[in-house]
Amino acid sequence: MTEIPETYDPDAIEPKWRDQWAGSDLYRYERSGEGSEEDREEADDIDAADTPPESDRPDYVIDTPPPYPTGDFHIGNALGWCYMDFAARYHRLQGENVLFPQGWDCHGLPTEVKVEENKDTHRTDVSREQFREWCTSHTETQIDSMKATMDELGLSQDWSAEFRTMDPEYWGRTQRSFAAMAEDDYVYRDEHPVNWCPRCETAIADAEVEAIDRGGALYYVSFPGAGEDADTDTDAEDGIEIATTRPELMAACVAIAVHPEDDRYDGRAGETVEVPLFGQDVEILADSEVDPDFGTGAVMICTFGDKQDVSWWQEYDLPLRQVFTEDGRLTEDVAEFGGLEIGEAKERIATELQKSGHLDDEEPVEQSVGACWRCDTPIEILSKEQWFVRVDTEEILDKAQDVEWIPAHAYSRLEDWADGMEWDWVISRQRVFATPIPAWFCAECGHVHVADSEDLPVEPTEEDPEIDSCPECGASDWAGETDVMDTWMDSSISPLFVSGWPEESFSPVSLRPQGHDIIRTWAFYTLLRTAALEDQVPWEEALIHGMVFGEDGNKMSKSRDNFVQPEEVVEKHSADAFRQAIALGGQPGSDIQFQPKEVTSAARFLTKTWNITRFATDHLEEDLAVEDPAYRDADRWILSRCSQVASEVARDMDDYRFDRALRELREFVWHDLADDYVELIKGRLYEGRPGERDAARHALATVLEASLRMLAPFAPFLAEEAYSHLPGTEGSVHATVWPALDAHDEDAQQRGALIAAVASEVRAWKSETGRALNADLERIEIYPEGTDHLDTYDLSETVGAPIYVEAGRPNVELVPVDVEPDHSVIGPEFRDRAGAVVSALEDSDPGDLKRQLEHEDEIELDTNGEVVVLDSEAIEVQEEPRAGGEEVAVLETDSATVLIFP
RNA sequence: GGGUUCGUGGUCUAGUUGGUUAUGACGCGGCCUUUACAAGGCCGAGAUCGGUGGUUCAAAUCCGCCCGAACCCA
Repeated sequence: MTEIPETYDPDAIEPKWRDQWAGSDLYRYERSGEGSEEDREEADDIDAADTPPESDRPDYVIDTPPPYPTGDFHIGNALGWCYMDFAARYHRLQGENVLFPQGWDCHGLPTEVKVEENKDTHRTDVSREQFREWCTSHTETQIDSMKATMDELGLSQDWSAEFRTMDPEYWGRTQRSFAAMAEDDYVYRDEHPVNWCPRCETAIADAEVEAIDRGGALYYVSFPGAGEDADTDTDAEDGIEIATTRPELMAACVAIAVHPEDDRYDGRAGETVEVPLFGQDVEILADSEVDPDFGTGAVMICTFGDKQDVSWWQEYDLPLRQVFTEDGRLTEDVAEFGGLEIGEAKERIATELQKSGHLDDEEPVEQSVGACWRCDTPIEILSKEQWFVRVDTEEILDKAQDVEWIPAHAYSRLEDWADGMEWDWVISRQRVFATPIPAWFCAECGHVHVADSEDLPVEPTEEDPEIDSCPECGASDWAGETDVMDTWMDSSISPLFVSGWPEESFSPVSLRPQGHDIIRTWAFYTLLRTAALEDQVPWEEALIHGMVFGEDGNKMSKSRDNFVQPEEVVEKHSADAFRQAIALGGQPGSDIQFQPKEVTSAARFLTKTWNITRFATDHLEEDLAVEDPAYRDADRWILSRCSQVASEVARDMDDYRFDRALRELREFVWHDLADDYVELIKGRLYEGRPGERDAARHALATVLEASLRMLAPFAPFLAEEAYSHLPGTEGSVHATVWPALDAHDEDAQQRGALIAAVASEVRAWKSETGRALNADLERIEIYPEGTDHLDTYDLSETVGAPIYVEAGRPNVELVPVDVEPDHSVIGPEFRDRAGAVVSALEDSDPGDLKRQLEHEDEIELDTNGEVVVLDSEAIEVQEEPRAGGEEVAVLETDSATVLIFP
């Protein structure tokens, strides 16, 4: 026991423990074969009797999301990481071997763009090696900044298990997974239309395309009949008017489509019209996918305006006319307009159409277009030779059904997304800072060689393949693949990587925590990859958390001024308070609104717990080993309650109901322990006989210590500090085990609850009647229900009065004033007559009902002329005391009547 | 337009096998220095449980429709 400061000062205490923990291996996962570094402490009587030996501890492995190193660990991240930390700390207390790693999803475009900005260069201006070096060092800076925030929050990752996808140890595994999937024909190379970002100049996957709304123009354009002279307009029937938002694609027009039941175009299918300005002849098709209500009901099919075009192109075997370059311009093949950027081309072509008399009308229109999720540039669809991963929706959903989704409806999100998958996953990117695709092309015959697993990691732009000559043509001149992999190829093997794949055999990890916004990406891809590589589910449970909104209920944004950074809150209050606010914000799965007032109330709770600890340590001595303590009812009550709370909270923690767990814990500590128990034992602690005092000390120490252990996952700093001040404790609270008190005593719990309730009622009564709370009273009589022996020693000390427990009825006049029907008894018995019975009860004289009950133990009641018989359980007669000659106050608790003689 | 979730005092939130007076927090008002704590204790006001129709003896809870919000998708 050390000198304990009067106030709880998180500004001093939290940094102290941060430093201490950082130098310890408290959070170290024990890899198989490793010996135990530190024996987990076992306190005498509140722990489970036998904790399993280290080697038998079950694994609890968290597949921590590797965040993108933006440098900013925001409050949304904090939500997810607090949940993980609650779970990690709780499972450690349950004696499990917890792996809480931390990864970083380093590769990707934003870093490339940032580096280009900072270095005022373009990635093609320097060597790949140089550019990657810059990206790596930039990423390291960003990671450091995010780690600082994680540290502030008191997160308990095992930093010896940190991984970065940009390290060869990681991306080598990404390459191995690629090679393995290529072998099993999950990976293939083909020419296929892909989403293309003209700004980033790379292919992107469907999952990376997001819809943005924007205003545009709808152009009505007349296509003359084929062979006709456009200027003469002699035979109007043979032309057709289409509506399009994208005249710049007219050079890529390969057909016109109308709805088969559209009367305006009856019999037109099969006719040929000519594309204005560009001159190619295209056929009119009838297809029911056309929306007859949009524009003129006739649309042009281009290669490619959108996905619909792609499916028509495939279905009708249309020719391919690509008109866009990779950097978003019209190709030089396009007469007159070649080289124009897309926006310019749209305007120029519209102008020319007007000049030539083909543009009939132009009107504004709201449209939703696909855009690159990283830079918001509208995407184009280009047909490119790329690497793809085959998407087997059925296999993925089949596996997903074996995962326990929390909440369960998270699965529907995944299912909805998977059902809408049309294209395979394009995994090649035309970038630099990413995992290289381990493949080479034979310069002679074009044969593609994928590296063997044992030759990885490899950078094919710098090294030749291990095989000398091409197996197809025998040449030995190789060109390394310059394309790199989608970063989801890295992150979607995270559960495999943390499990030591491929050296270690894989079995599903315990938990995948993530936000619901990336179900379609990270969760989906991870399921796909683990199924393809190991034919297993990646994780047993997926905890899908919501988003964090600002105080005003809107998404946090700087412009709305509802933006809060975790560090600000930690600085102003404390990490422990922040963590509690996160836990109490709502149940995991729901979006939560960040509430400063929850932080306030959490900070108060820290103070309260601190003060309880201070009080306790004042009364505790180093040696608390008491043989068979002489417990009183109050002690047995709090011990029993504590053991009940420990199992209820454990159940909530097992279910990831952090909100409910913390709420119950707080209630217990504040009300049962502080308000009631501590008040009850003060008499014994200050003036009790040694045996009685020791029993109280022992119970107090036991319950407080158990409470701190249970609070440790939520408020690790306070719990550690308070625990360190308790006598008889050694080491960290975080190295202890979950309390197992085995003190359940239903009978004592009922008597104790009654004592506490009486003390509380008397306290309230003193306050109400303007008495000092320590004022002595002449005497108190208790008329309990259901029990006749009560241990009133503590109660008497607390309320300042001699207590008399009486049997029977109080010697005051009790006047029946009201009758309470019990609907759960009357309802099922009388069904549709229940209403009549209840209103007859309400019309009756309560005194009359009471007399009947006393004499007959049942009631005869006249309901609209029909007499019914009510059993005594069906009603409760409310009585109010009418004081006789003596001045007396009468209080009612749930299970006793209390008379106070002041 | 489709999918999912949600709507409870001023604000946030608990509460679904349907059953007495709907939980707690923050804020607000009043009272009280009591040998841990005024960063506390006690008391109080404040909710037709989004609206509406239905099922039922009985609905915050189950069902239908409507209104509103959020996320994901088209």
